[in-house]
Amino acid sequence: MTQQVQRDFQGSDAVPVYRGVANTIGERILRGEWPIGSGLPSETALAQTLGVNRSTMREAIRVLEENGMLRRRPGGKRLFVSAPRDAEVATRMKAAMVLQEMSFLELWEAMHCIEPAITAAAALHISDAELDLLGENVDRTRHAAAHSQNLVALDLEFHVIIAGASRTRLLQLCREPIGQLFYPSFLRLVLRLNVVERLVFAHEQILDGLRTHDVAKARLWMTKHVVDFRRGYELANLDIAQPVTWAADG
Amino acid sequence: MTQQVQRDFQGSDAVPVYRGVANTIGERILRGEWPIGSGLPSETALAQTLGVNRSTMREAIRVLEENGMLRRRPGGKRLFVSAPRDAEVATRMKAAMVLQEMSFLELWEAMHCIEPAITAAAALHISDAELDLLGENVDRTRHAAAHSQNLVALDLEFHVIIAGASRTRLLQLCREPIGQLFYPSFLRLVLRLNVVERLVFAHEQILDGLRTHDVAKARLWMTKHVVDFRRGYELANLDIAQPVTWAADG
DNA sequence: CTTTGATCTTTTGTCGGACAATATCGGGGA
DNA sequence: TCCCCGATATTGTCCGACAAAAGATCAAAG
Repeated sequence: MTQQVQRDFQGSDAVPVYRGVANTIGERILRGEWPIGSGLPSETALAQTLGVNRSTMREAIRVLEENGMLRRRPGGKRLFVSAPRDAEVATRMKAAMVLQEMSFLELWEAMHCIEPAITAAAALHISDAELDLLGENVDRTRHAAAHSQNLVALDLEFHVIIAGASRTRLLQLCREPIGQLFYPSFLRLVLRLNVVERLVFAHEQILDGLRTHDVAKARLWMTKHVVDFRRGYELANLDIAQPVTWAADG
Repeated sequence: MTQQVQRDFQGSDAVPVYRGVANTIGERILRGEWPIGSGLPSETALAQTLGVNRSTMREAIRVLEENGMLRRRPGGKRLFVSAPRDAEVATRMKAAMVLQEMSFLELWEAMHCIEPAITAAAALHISDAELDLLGENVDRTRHAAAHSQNLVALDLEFHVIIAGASRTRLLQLCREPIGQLFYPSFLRLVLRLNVVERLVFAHEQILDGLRTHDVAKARLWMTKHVVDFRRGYELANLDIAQPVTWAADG
């Protein structure tokens, strides 16, 4: 007895069942009715509960999983309710930026706004452990002059540590995709210009500001650092209006 | 002839085929190999090309569709390559913020950083049409004293117009979800405090700064406005550390 | 010749069932 | 009690089917 119900009367604006199911479950999670961390029933059970086929349910699950609201623990099959992770949201943002062909200038403007604020917050909240990490990072940066690739990676790490120390998850979230997209631009810059000395000096000043919890100093030097970056980009004769490109890795 | 190939040797870290397919297509799009706006072959054709079953292909499509990289034109079935839209990314960010239980304070900190920068940019780039819109908005705000709901909506609109005028798509993108999540908090505030006069006055000053392209003035008053908001929140005896909640609508 | 309308074909959404590989669970042995 | 092993449940993938709607085709009317 195929039940092939006439649930299809989509007057060109009806949502497919799999999407409806995903929305239903999603809103339930957002409203806090399914606590984060709780496990879901099996696909079969879910499908039966909601009166749809397992294939349909699977499509709904894919949607929610991609949203980060459901996930499976590593090496496990069962689904659990979860909060989307920053890395996932950041990846989404990166994709949007690349496909919308945002320019390096637009990224820079955002950085110019966000990075000093993050640094100021970090000056207030940074821990000793994080200061040690930063100190070590600056040391390594000093000696990485030769290897552009390393230099860029170290700079990225420097800023990520500070972002973490700021205790402002939201700004951190906004900053992350931008920082990652900067990577290729920065690499091109480093390959054309010798920027190590200025970069290390700025990092040292920022670090000093953080160590002494001197909000003004930390913010000031971060601002200089960001401005310097843009000037370097222009000096290196790189096009500020060029769209950013996708960096293959994660 | 069931071909039931042994593509399952997932040593607990292998990715499922549907995810692999989604990644493959996704990266191809990000690399610009499938130009935005181009149409995709049918599910059956795609499945055959990639050597997977249609069900598997459909799960991969769901993933990409949810990512905003594929979408169907309204009232059509065919899939087209597309760039993720800001609204979609913002929705994702909102969900993440709610489920990560970010506090009002964290939202406010981000606003305090971003909103003045956006306003400064707007002072440089705002068009006459947008100034007219803003003027009209302020007029309506003046007379909306009675209706809290309207007042909040008008304030939201005011800030959205400015964000659009800033011509900084990225900051705009970061701002959008925060502004939307503010809505319920702001409503609670307005219901307890009479804030209309201060709010209208601040909006007037900001508008004046924008009209005269006075970057400093516009930024200054927006900063005051944001700070004022937080103080009002405290005066109304609302808990700054309370997690934000999901606003049902879009 | 273009437009309109009716038919035919393709494609999507949903359903049902199947099976291999693996995670999960419960029980027996050290 | 704790660990290993076998039974069971669940997921990932495949296959095939069909109704409804979109897209394409083609003939008749203006």
